[in-house]
Amino acid sequence: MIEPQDRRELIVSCAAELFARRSVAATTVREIADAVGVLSGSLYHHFESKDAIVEAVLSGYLELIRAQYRQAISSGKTPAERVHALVLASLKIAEDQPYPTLIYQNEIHYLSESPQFAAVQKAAEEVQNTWLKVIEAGVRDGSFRKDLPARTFYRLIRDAVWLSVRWHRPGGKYSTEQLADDVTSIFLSGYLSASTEARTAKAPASKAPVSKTARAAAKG
Amino acid sequence: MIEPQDRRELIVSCAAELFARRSVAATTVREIADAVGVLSGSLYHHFESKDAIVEAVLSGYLELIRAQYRQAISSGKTPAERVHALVLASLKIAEDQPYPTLIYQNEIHYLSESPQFAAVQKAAEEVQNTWLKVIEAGVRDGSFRKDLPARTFYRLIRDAVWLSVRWHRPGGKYSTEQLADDVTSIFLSGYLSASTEARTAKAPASKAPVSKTARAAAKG
DNA sequence: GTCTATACATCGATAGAC
DNA sequence: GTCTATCGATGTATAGAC
Repeated sequence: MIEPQDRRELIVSCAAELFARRSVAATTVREIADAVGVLSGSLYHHFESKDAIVEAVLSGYLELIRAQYRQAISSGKTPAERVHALVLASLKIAEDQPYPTLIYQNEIHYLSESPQFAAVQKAAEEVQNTWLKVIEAGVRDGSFRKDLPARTFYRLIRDAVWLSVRWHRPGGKYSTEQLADDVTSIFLSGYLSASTEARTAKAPASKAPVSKTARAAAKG
Repeated sequence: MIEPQDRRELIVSCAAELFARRSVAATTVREIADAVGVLSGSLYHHFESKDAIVEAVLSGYLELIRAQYRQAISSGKTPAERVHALVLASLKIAEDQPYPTLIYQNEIHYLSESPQFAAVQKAAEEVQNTWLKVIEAGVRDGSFRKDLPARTFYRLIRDAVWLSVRWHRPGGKYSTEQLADDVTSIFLSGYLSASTEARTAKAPASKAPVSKTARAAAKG
């Protein structure tokens, strides 16, 4: 069951790890070839340049995001549920594809200056529009605040969610689902405690408004 | 009034812009020399290596953060006020030193692997402790929620705040102070509207709990 | 499809004249 | 303190044998 594309996939996979660990610019084609187990000249039978390897890493990754986001949106009914679904989908992608996620977060700024990566830029805009549509629908229907720019909310939650790939270790006790619940709860309900929030003893009962997962135990 | 240190500062400043725009690894000493207006060999009269230039850029920057954070903490009384002060201080630093901020956010992961930059790593830990102390004090005194990890809140707000250097343009209509208010409001009070939050028509009146700046007009 | 061998450019850094 | 000139290492990429 070994297909001809397997060699290509292996190169992409090895390169992604190196690009993520040491940056694209600092990774040499010889290092990629070493990781694959061939000599550097052999890579050029599969790719016409180092940049083509970078593009292969990112284009597959962005295609995955687009597919997962389409699913995520349809899984929620309310804007708050859809925000939670987008957060969870993003964290699952980061768990499944940590190296492309790291490359994208660390280097999109440099890469998008090269016309070589125009397709990458275009996919990124589609992802942004998906988020903005959900957020703006929530502002319109009264779910979300009208006194803050939707774009600011988008950029803050986007960066907080994706950068979690730098510190979150999915294998541990802090599961990806739990993190998604916590991120959504902070961004939608805030980190102020109930008493501080309302300045009265009125019960809020809505601190985790979209998730069905319960945290095992409150600490403190 | 031209001091001998001016040349060094100029090199650091030019290098910082190039490092931020094209990454440290992709920037050559010849490019730095071009920007300064000398030939590459002349740089080595002021610095013993390219890495020494990188270190000069970051060490001055991190010293600035430490000084500003000390001030920020003492400017607030409650944990919420101190969080707002740290957010504002961070955004002001990003406004004043956008290039070092970009370098730090984009490349800290790669740079901290080199023992050359151990001092940078140490300063980063002090900054993290400053945030955590404020947040944990808020959890203890009941200002902040006990049902979410303080560390998660720290990491989310840290990444959201610092990454704003990638999109926020301080010269425009959206001032740094306004952004600081919005960030603090979202992270402390959440993005859900009042009616959604409480599921009753109870007036919250505490959506922007720490800032004295009022947004000019609500939109929509 | 991988190897050997190498072309060619560019890198960081140095030596010594001025 | 800057220049000229250049070293040695290393980078991407190629050509042709196997």
